Amino acid sequence: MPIKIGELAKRTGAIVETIRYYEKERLLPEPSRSTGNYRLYNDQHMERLQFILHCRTLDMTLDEVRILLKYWDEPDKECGNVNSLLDEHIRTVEIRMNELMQLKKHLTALRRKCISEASAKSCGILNTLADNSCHK
Amino acid sequence: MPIKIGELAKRTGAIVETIRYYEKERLLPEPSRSTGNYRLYNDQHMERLQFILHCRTLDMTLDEVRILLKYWDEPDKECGNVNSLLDEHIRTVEIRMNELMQLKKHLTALRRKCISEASAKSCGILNTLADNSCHK
DNA sequence: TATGAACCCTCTAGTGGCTTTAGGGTCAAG
DNA sequence: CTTGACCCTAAAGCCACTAGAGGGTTCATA
Repeated sequence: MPIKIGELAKRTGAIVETIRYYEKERLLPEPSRSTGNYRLYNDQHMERLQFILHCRTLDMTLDEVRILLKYWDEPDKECGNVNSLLDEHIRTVEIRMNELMQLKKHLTALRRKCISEASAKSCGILNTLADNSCHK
Repeated sequence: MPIKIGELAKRTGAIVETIRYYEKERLLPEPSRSTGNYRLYNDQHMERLQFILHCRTLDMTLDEVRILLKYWDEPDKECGNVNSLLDEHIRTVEIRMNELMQLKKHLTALRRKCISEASAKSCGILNTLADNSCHK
């Protein structure tokens, strides 16, 4: 039972434009068309789209997804590289988390510089931002 | 003592292209020019650039920086909105941190699905990514 | 005086992962 | 026969730069 793009979007939670974009990027194969030139999708398309969306919720890049899809397409290959791709991805998430923790520390320290509403001239926040002594 | 763009870049840690980009975006005022049409910067330019760079290391958007610069330009204004801008920014950093923590949990759970190198067909990682039961 | 290296200029296009917009076509119900 | 919901393509816009093409300036050295 083939479905149109709007129905596929509804079932997967993607938006229509994103689906067309994935097709243009060759992450999804071109589906067949109706007489009125509407895209017609089947279950394989839906499964593949769900795979992609699942990877994206895990913040993988489309290039990473492309690699995983290659394994998906060749089920007899060894999956060792899938492991290492995931390990690397976990590392980048960890790094970004640490960066954000540092960031938050700096921001809250900065926030404490101004406790009352004063004039911009004497605002501890603005003055600290202008201060470059920490870079010297 | 006016300096050229390369020297300004060296002193602030920015790269030349970024400085020209900030000028195009009207974050930095147009500097004067030498006879050979080279940009010539003074201390005010440097201070302002440092302010911007400092904000950027704190992951603020250029629109946020623009708002802060308005206070910088009007030192007699009340700085109450500086506080709330910062509070909001801290909130977005916190939200992103929580997202990443969830993400990491999911990723490490996924990683455990495949302990040995097997074929892609039977790889727990690929099968979990394909599984949409968690979205039903 | 010529030349080369290091710097500077403008303008344009590319990055990622979409989203938005413009300007249409298709199809079923009323 | 018209309305409205859906669909189509192609191109531009988003952010914050970065890179590249194609040239000009400045200064030291041969």
